[in-house]
Amino acid sequence: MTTPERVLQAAVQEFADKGFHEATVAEICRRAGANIAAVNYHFGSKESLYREAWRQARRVADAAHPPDGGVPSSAPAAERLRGRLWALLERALGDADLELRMMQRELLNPTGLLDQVIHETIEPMRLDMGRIVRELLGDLADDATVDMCVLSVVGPCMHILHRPRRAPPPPAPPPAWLGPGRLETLAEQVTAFALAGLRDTRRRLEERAGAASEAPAETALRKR
Amino acid sequence: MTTPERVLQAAVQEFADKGFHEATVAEICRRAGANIAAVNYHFGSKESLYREAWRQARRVADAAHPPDGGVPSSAPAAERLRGRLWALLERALGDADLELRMMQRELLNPTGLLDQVIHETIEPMRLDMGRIVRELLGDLADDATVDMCVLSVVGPCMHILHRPRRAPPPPAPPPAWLGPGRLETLAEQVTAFALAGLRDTRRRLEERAGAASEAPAETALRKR
DNA sequence: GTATGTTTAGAACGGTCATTTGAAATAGGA
DNA sequence: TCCTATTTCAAATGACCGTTCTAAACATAC
Repeated sequence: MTTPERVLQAAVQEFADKGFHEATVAEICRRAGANIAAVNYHFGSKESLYREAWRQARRVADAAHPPDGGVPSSAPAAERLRGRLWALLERALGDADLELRMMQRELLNPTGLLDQVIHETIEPMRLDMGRIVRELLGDLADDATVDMCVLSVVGPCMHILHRPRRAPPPPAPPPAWLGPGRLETLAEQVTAFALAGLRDTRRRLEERAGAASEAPAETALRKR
Repeated sequence: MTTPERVLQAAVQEFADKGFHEATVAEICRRAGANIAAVNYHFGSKESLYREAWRQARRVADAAHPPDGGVPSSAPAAERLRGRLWALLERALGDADLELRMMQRELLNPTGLLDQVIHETIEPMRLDMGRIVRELLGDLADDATVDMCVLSVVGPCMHILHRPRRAPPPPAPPPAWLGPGRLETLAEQVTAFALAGLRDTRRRLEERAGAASEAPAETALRKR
């Protein structure tokens, strides 16, 4: 592998681990087995390297885990939701997939690339998920309800990224349901949970619409 | 307000905005209208100030939004869940509550206080939520299922913290359902979603248990 | 008044970091 | 082999930051 390739790979690791500001050029070069000056010689600056690291992370992530989970767009909405959640969880749980970690850091500590990241990665995903959710909710759902449901569906997958990742100390071994073979169970559980929530939201929407058409003069009561 | 009080308040803001490493003593003192040397004079070091800022953020947060949402522990589990989610969302959406933001930064970029934060804040919350969830799921639920459901319930509230917070630019005004009066709608939606997911999980657990007792020789089939 | 504790301003020290520099090493083609 | 362009290397540069120090101004209590 050439020097710039090794540097790029080390940079993705380092940026995903520590974020832009806390990652140091020196450590990246040490990891890559390259000289300090390699970054500026091959990439021009730390910022350019960061941009390239983003592109690289995205390439790797898309190649390893297609965002739709391999479910064809002709499949029923529930299956497409399952595929997308599966892909998200694979990315969140796997150690090799670093794009999501870079994304969370970018959201928390924007470096100027944030707008581009939102535009190229987050927004498309949000829109796709919104389409699936709208299909599952039916035509009664307004945009706000769809958005909130997307939040409820995607939230758990993103939140799992925050689990503390440390060297394995005796006090707190990772729970069994985060072990290697458990992705299947977790994806199943998260999907079922999301589908149940969506079914219930749809039921409430239809209930409210039914009540409104039966007694159109009255304000629809908020469900307790 | 005395100088150390002003410095502490500015420190909470600054640490929540930028995290420990990117926050600078100079900026904290500028915000507080105090001299550069004030931090080291009154708090000894940037690290001590950080510890004190944590305690302060926690005091403010607990005073403003009790973690149980004001729902008494004698209330039914569904109501207690509603109260906790309400409190979480209030904290996540409000601009004044900075503890959650510090927590996310600490989880992403641990500074050494992480273990203490987990022990004092996150773990109790997780355990409380686990008790509520277990009560809602019934006795058939194993620990892994409870943990995964807590993830599904808490995830959306934490994920909402990641919404990009910027100065209001023309391209992307915040969606209406994140406006000031919408907390009620959002809390209602997230709670209902969570309760529906929990009901469904319970139903699946009981179904599986029923199938297992009816045909104990056979392995329980995984639900599609 | 004196003494003690607090605050301010400015300068300086030591450390880390990204970047630059100039020379040495290497590769490839004539 | 010689020449040239590219790559690698170690050291230096300049900026930023946390911290410390000094000296002076200010407040409060005795």
